[in-house]
Amino acid sequence: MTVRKKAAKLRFGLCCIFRKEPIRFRQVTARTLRQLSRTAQLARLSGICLHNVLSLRQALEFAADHGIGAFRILSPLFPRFTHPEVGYRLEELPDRDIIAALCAEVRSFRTNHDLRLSFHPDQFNVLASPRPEVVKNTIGELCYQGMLAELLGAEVINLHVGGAYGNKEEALVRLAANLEGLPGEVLKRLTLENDDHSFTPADLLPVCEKLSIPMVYDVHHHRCLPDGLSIEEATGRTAALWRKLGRESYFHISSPKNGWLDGSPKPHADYIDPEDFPSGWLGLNATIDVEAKAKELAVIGLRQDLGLA
DNA sequence: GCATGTCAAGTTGTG
DNA sequence: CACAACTTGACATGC
Repeated sequence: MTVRKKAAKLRFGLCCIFRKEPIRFRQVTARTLRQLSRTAQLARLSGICLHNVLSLRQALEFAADHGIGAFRILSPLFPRFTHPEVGYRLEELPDRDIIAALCAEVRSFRTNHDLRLSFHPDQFNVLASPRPEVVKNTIGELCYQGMLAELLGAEVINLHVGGAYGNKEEALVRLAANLEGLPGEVLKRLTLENDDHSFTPADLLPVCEKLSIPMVYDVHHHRCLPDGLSIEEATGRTAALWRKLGRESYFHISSPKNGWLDGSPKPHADYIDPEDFPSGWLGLNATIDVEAKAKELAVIGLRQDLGLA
């Protein structure tokens, strides 16, 4: 009997939309919806949700055909779902049955092609906020994404901590307390990501390790906001935590639009400079979301540049 | 058609 | 103190 070390397998993820491929997601604003009767609102929303689930299916087919192993689903897949005035439930949409059937198709496609799906709630979602209203709205949005994740077979809902309010430790205590209010379908998918202005890997890893919440390690944010941990250390602790929880690690990569020396490095470039790809990541079993403006072209380009295509 | 301002939501840092 | 940035474009309006 031969014992072989399991080969490292990196998968690369596309974020939300396409640059060149004609796959588009539709939107509608609350302002527009407000001008319509409730019936007309639901008809409009139903058509858009249907369109977007069809586009999602196309997106996953494209990914499977092009060696892209993960896809981040845009938050407004069902636009304005949790809006206080024009929000709605799936059951209210005229096309609910076909939408649900298409979601089930996406879910089996994801399984059959071993694609990893994630969500990344917007910046207004702040579980650490001292304002109850903000936390309440955040939980509402997370429940919506949890529902979609169940329907579509998504594994990760990746959140930023958001505000520090001058005291990061207290903010993290509030965040931990507010986790209690989350339903299981959200909590089991929740991850925390280091950002580029407040919360570093050194801030988050102890909390994540204690609460058994995996951390998504964004190396670009870490380079913009260093904390004394090396990239290798942050990578190692992130990977160890995911491994302990029996799951595949998750990382983010981007390159600075204007280089590392000219102005702020925070804005994202069209493509990933392979020099920015941590060499230590090449030996991992992990998912790497590529945050680059050229979208699918950047994912495909990076795999080629690394000799993995 | 095409150009332009707007879009629910929070927080931080910059000019 | 106003405003851009953040995962970002797409929509709605007016010419």
